[in-house]
Amino acid sequence: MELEKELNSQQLKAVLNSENSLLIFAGAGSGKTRVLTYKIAYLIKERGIDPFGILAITFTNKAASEMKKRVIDLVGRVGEYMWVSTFHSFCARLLRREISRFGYNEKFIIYDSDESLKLISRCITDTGYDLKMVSPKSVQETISTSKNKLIDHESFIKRAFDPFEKIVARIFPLYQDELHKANALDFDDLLFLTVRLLKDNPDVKEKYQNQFQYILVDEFQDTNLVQNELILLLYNGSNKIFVVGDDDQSIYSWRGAEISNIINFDKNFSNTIVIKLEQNYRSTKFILDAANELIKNNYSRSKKKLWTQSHAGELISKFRAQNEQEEAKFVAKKIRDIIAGKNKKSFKDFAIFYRTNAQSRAIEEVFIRENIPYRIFGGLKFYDRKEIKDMLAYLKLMSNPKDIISLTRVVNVPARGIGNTTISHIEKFSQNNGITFCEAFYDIEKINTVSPSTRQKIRDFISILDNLRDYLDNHTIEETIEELWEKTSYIKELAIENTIESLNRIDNLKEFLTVIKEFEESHNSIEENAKLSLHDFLQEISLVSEVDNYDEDADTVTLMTLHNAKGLEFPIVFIVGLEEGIFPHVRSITGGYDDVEEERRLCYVGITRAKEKVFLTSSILHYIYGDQRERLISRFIGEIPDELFIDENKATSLLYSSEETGNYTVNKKSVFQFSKNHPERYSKQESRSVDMFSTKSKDSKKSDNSGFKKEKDFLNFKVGDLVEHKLWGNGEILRAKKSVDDLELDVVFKSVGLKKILASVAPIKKIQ
DNA sequence: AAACGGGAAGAGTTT
DNA sequence: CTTCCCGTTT
Repeated sequence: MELEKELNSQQLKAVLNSENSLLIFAGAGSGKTRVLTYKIAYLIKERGIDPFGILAITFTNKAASEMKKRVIDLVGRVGEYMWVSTFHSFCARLLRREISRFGYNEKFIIYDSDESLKLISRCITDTGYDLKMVSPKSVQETISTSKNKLIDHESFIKRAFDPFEKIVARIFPLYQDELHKANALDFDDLLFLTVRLLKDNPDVKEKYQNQFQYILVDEFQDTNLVQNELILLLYNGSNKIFVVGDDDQSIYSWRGAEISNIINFDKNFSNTIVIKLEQNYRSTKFILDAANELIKNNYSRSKKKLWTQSHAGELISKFRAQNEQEEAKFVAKKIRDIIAGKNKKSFKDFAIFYRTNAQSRAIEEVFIRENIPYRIFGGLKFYDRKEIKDMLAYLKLMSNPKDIISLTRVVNVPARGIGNTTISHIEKFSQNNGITFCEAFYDIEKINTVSPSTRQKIRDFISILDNLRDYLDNHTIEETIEELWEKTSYIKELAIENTIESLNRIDNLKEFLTVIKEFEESHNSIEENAKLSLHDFLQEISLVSEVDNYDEDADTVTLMTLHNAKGLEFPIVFIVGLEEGIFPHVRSITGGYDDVEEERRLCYVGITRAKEKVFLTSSILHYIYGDQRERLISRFIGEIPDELFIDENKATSLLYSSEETGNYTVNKKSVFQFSKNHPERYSKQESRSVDMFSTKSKDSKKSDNSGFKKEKDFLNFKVGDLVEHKLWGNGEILRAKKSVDDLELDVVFKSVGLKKILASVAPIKKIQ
């Protein structure tokens, strides 16, 4: 290990310093993974730290296993004893050992958001509310936020003030109770209970404080209150803390991430120093310039500037399409062109990022038609598919018979004559007798409101489960699944259905089997603790994210949301849908200023993923709820100086002139032409508040003699007019809205993009 | 009990 | 345009 050769001076400092609590400000692409890896290797090899005493928290499981692998490459197999995982996996692992203190069984299962939502819905109904009046989603959100602030249901009740909170105050305790009865935890409980465990049990706390001599946390800017609390509990002042973060890449405030965790770092830990990594090794200069220029527009951020020694590289590109299809086609065409070029690029060098999962569809459709191989991350995840969830429900039920959500999910899947009537009879019986639904279900003989024939069906179902449980004792999970298919006729029913959809489901199930097989194999070989139990398998499945399954060897284009893109890098990056209302998202625009700043950081994250080339695309028309609406170009495009852009609308010679778009040709005037053909589209705009902005001063009211607007003729501006602005040059009016005695205009300028201005004060004139 | 159809609501990002 | 829920029919 030749640290001096491998690291720059700041990186080296971060690796070698073992005296202080360290806060590393690591800009995008500044080699923080490298620093983390070398740091750990250095600790083990040079400082003689026991790997078992090292805790490293990463943002994804994939990052965790990668880091582990790299460390093992450097230090050998002793590295396997490190604790490297996400917060959630760490907590699950800890609770596995200690949860009995809370009256849970160590075989607890983890409910994903869907399952938790179902349980919440049950609780709402049980409390006597109507699901239409009390939205399960809002309740779930409120409970989740509460747990993430370390407020349990008892404290919540005390501080519930508004009517909605009062309602949640009734549901929250019930929900916790139901979770407990089902021996289940939701995602937030994992963190919440771990914190409580350490708080309430000094002996446990001390045990882990002593074990973890070094605590390293990656992506610290995205930690929330509970997570910070957890770290603080593990810290006793004599062990060491090392965190890495970048405030410009903080994109999870909606999930409770607290930037104050960074700000208060020096108060929370002793003897702190800050090290900044500002040299970027990933991107070419133009890309970095664009990212820097963009992020400069954020008010709240610490001062820093990424720099690079890299060559200028290629300018970034922008393209404004007519609609989503054309936008997707542009992406496809560019990919094809670049691959055909001499830079020897293949599909896996490309990534396409978007703001919302739904946006992947347009791209997908075009890629299928044009035969471009791709993989989508997020959206409808593999494990979210009905058939897979059914399998997991069966498995969960085998592992934990108290799992009411899984039981109700599969009790009649495939249909076996145990329908809603029966379920509500059991429900009623359990309520009347003060027992849980599951208890009533397994004791079906006592419920004589259920007909004998139905009771027989339930007995059959229960014995299927029992038999599968026995079967698992001397078979692998894979074999047990096959047995499950056999005994429930699950596959058979799908085959009989014989639709494209059902056959597709069979394929997915076979893939599921492969996943399980690989899982079992890999775990048996790597980990010594021999036989992987079903329970371990389920825990891991609950906590994997889609990105964890990313396989960099497959030669396909990658499609994912910008949030998922964090921590990854690609030679060529497309960000699509750069439109006001999409990115930045409407909900951020109508929210506070902070929200738009977070969107901007998200865009920054996207751009800085690219090593060689960035494309920012948008389209004029966009479908929402099956309704086509026009969209203004995103402000983020306007915030990046024009000198850094290649305008593909000009540069590309008419890619898409023909079929769908009629006479439409792509050139620099595309925006203008469109609105002239469809002026009526702009008239149905509702009133929107005008984000005031500051050209109104000086020379506005007094007309100077340059011809820029005077007196009352400003009322003559209308949608579609081409105008010249004193500072920004030519633009086109996209919207005009009368206010009391003025005209609010949305104008797209060639130089700066979209601006909102008041006709009476802005220095603009009409161009003939 | 299951299948079908009409109507309403809905998609912001995730462990 | 989708998905989900509910009421109706078989």
